Amino acid sequence: MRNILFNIVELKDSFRPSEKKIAQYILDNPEQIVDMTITELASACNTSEASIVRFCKTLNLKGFQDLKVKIAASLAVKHSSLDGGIDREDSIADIVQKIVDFNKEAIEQTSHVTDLEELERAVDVLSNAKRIDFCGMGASGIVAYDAMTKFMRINIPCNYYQDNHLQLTSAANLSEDDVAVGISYSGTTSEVVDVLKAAKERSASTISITKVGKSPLVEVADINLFVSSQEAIFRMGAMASRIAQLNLIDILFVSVAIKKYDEVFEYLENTSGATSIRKI
Amino acid sequence: MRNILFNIVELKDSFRPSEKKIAQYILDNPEQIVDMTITELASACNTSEASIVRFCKTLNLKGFQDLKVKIAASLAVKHSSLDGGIDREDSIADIVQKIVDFNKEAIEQTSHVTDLEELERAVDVLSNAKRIDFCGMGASGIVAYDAMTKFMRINIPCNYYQDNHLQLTSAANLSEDDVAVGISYSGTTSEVVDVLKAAKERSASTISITKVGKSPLVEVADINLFVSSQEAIFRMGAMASRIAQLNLIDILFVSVAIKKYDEVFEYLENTSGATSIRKI
DNA sequence: CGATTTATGAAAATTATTTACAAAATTAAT
DNA sequence: ATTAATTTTGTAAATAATTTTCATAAATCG
Repeated sequence: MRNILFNIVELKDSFRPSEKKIAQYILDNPEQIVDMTITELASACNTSEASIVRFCKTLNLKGFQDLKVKIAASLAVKHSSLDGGIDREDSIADIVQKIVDFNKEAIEQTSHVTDLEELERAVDVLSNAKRIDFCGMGASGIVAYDAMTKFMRINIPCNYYQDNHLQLTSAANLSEDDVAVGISYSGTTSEVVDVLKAAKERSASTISITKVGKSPLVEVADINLFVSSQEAIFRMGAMASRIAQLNLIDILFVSVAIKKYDEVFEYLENTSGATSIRKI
Repeated sequence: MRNILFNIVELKDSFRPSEKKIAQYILDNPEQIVDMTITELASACNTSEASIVRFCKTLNLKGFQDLKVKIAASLAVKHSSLDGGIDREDSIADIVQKIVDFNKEAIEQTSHVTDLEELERAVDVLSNAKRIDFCGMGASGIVAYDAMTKFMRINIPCNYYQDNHLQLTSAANLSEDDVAVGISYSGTTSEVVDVLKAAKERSASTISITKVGKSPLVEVADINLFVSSQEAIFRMGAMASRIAQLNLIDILFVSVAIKKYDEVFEYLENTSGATSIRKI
């Protein structure tokens, strides 16, 4: 996890009031922070040292010193110019460059908002799953579908249904050895939330994949995985986030495959043969 | 500000004995320093806190905290390592970093293998299309599906069928104002080739999306778009290529949307409203 | 509206950093 | 080789910074 400033922007909405003040001050004066003491920062933010420390802990940092070090590191990295967005004056070459930068950035951000411990837990339950149900609607359905095609390859029984009734029926038949993965960029898709609730009722493990921050889906899931919530470019729905989600699926898949290396190796050989008959 | 580590190397000869020990330790373990206290560093260097402080002053730094901040900033220069591939000894953090690098690389490659003129032609025919059929099997089906969900948003009638018979039926009903987009990583998927052949028979425009190189699909399509063919990591199917393909779809979509800016603007507003009722 | 949870800051406790100073080591001069 | 001067160093005290505790205030919930 590297760019702490970006992290702060992302989490801003979920901060407590005093934390918001601190976040704002830091984002307004990042280069000053590294030269300030906790007491100076506290008074500059009209808050207390304790709140600064809590703020650091909220960010999963060891303490104020850690914050300073992370900010110093963040400031040393320069950003590609994605700010302007895409407009009608842009040439095809411009658009290619911007979309490329944008999608690369979305993937990069994933690693910054990824909680490795949470990821590890997800890999654990997925590795031990007797069956996995992937659930997502609309664009997130693509991600769920992609996940299914991948995990099928290593012989883990898994489902993805487009129809919410089928999703619910399937979830209602899960057991405690099974896993339901709910994918929703906003975290508010009621169908997905309902499926995870149904899965939970059956004592199955539940994993969410959403944008950073609180949401109904995050509330209901046992394990929460996040992708970046920056969707500034052009006026369109969750475009880059979908690539970030797929990137996360790749990570989960490879991690599970590595964990089950010996048995999986064989399956990959088999399915590689299967798709070489009908290349995709 | 100069890179402090570089600075230390330069000044090394002019240091006092105890300072040399400190300098050596810092250069040997720069990433550890930022997590150490002055006491820890002193004992690690077999010297005293006072010497550390003097060392900092020698470097014209305010003190030990300043040293940590400067080192953190120096370390924030990037290092990506894709060489080794992923193996069972890799930690979760390693896997995350490698997949992230890998997928970013796949996207970056897209822009290098993209023929802008060919892309421009593709954008032209897509912009003028009365109807678009997207066709792909397996993992490429995900890309076709994604493309459909996007182009639907700007009110271009389009189809994606999983069933090859339906794909062929749909293609058989295309006219010369329509476009068929065939997606296949290898370019050899017979179903996709057949669909484009059927489309061509009906005088529809045909676009292929494949890895670079000759293939049956490239032979049959009017316009050929390529993604990079690097698939070195881990032993698995076209994993990163799918992200590269999606990136290409993003480019096509945004380019078409920009081209039809005025009318499209309104549609995006509408569909944005539609999905805010049911957030994905 | 009361009960419970959550958020906050003052102050205490802890920990880290810096400084002062004396001892040790080194150097230079006889 | 011995001594004085100088430089370097570590200990311990002083200072400063950070973290924790805890009581209270604010917000939220039933």
